[in-house]
Amino acid sequence: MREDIMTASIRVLRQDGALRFTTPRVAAAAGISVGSLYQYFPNKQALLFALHARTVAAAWEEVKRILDAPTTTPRQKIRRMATLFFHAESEEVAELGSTLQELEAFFADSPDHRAMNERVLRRVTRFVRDAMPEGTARARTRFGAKVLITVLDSVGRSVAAQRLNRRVVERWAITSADMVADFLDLE
Amino acid sequence: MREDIMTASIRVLRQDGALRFTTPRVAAAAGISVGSLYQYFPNKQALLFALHARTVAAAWEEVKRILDAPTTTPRQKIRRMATLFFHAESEEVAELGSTLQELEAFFADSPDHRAMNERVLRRVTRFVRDAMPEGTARARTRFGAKVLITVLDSVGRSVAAQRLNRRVVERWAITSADMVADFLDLE
Amino acid sequence: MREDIMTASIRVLRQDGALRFTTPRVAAAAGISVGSLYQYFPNKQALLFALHARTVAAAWEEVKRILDAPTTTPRQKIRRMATLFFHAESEEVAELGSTLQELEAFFADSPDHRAMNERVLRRVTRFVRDAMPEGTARARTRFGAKVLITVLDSVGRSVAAQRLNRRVVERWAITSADMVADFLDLE
Amino acid sequence: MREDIMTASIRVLRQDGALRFTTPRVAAAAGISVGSLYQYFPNKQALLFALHARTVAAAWEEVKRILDAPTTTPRQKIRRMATLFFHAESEEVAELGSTLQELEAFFADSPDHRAMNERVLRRVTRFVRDAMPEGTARARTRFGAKVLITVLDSVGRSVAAQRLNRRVVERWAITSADMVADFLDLE
DNA sequence: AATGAATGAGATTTCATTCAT
DNA sequence: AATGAATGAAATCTCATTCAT
Repeated sequence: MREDIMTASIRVLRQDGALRFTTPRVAAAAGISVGSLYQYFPNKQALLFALHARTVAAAWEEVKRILDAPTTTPRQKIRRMATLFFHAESEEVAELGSTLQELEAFFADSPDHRAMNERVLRRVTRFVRDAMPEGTARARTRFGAKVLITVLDSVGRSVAAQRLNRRVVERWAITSADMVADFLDLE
Repeated sequence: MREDIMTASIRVLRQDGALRFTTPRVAAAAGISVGSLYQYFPNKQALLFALHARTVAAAWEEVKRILDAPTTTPRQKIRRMATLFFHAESEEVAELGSTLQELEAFFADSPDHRAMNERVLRRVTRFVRDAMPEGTARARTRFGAKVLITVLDSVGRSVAAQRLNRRVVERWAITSADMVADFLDLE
Repeated sequence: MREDIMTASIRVLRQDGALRFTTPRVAAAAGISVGSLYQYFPNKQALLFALHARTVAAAWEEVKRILDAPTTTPRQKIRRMATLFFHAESEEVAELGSTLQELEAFFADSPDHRAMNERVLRRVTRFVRDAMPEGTARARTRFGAKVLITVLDSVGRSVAAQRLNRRVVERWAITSADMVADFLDLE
Repeated sequence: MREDIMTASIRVLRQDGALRFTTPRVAAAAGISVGSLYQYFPNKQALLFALHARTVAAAWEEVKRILDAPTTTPRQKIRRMATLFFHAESEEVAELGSTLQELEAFFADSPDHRAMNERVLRRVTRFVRDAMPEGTARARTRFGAKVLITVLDSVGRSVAAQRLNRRVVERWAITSADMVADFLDLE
């Protein structure tokens, strides 16, 4: 049921926009009453929080899967992540758009959120360290990982917001991936 | 007077946040009555629209100035644009935050907005064409210009949202600029 | 089971306050489901009604016990009643506070409530008649009994609301008792 | 206008009871919209607070006038205060009833409220000191003043709640006044 | 042109009560 | 009998917008 509500939430965000993301609308979209919604989420913020957490967790699983794949080259992995982000963004996060982004300031303080971010950053840093030529400075790797994440995430969001068609989105994904891969000196 | 109201608007956004960006508050900040505000802007959306347009126009002026400078290298110019975007974002646009961003979907349809975007894109495309090695394909230049703009804009916004200190923001700006410059094969 | 629910109700009132005296809360406190609660009390008002009745009945038992005691003087009895009221109020009724008091207007109409009140009044009137000097007018005794009850009850409530410590409450009780005893010309 | 709203509030409390003292109801009673109500009082609590303050302030003025009167005896003054309280209570405060009483816990913390209470207590203590036989202990006078205030206030409220007719209320007032006057050893 | 009180739809949230299981 | 998810009316509060002055 929480699942149902979250799905309905995404639908509302997508169709009505963040400004009209209201509890009655979500309830209606989920086919339940407002009262019921409040039996599954204590307040609107909690719903947004859960939405955000779910999105981030799902992305994290995918990223792990991609980075752990044994046979692909680093550049391949970045491309796959880019594809994931650029399309995922267009589907889920983008809709949350400003609403979520507005709340990300809040989220930033939550220990769960910080922990997840740090986990992601560490995993990506390890990936970058392993992929970069030997002898690259430690600090550079961590910053490089941040750049990788930030570019894929923020450019992905921006491209998603334009609602381009799949092929064009794919071109953006590959281009961005390669740009970052070059920046990191990966072959 | 429109100018006064817009300045007051920025002040309200910066101090009170997007959620408290209400017409009474803006009117108070501008030292006028709500009624008067509505004599200069037919509704809230129009005010936001104007705010957005002004911000974009101001950035456009700066970008022109940078691109028209005769003595600097292309890479220098990109760095300057990056610096402009990353800091401007932290100061102006960031405050507008979700409110403006949310509305960008709306704006996208406006002829004025499309025209301005096209103007920017053309100017940047010319810059890229002139800076890239001879013989680069036409389509590549236009897409390259889009990448340039999108990366600086979206990564800039993302970095701005984190409210890092000036030095760190500057590092991000230069790093991003160089990454794009490399991507565009500029020396 | 009705007993269990009422006990739980008092617990909720005491711990959560009158404003959070909600049926789900009471059910939870009683370790049952809301549905079950509604099998023992047709609605919330009935529960409050029962609560009130029980409190009054309990007080009535105590009052009877005190008044029926053979060896104590009238003044002693009034002091004991005062002590009973002032402390009982601080413990039970005070928590019920506004909720119950608000409903007393409702209750006032109920035959049960009227009957109980009349019963109390008659018993106290008899006590006053027996204690006062011979020859006091009939009407005066009945009014005197009302004064006795009203002062102990209302001043008791008022003192209870201030949540003073035991010793101070006791001082108020004895003072009030003596004031009324003097008023009634009891030695 | 604030005045209008407060008058309407009293009307609502009297007619509909504290439980139905809602902002839409008050607004309707005042012949305005909810929005307007909120332009004069930032929230419901503020309205209740103002109501309470007004009532207390008015009572205070009357009490001062009574106590400052040069020619009447102390007992006369207490009778007048009683009359004031018992009738005032039936008209204003009683209606506020539990709603206000519920909030008095809140109010108790407000400096204004504490100050007013202390002011009243001091003035009444002075009155008691002047009226009591020479040589009465200091502490006794202050406590006596508290008893005087508490009895008139709480018994007044209780009597008011019963909506008796004027003559009966007057009898209660005089009886209570005399009881307290005797208690204080005033002739 | 300027004012700002008035409006009222609509948002968030709570909770007494019902009813299918 | 017991359950507890579902309901939806109703409460508090906000704010874009209007309009008489």
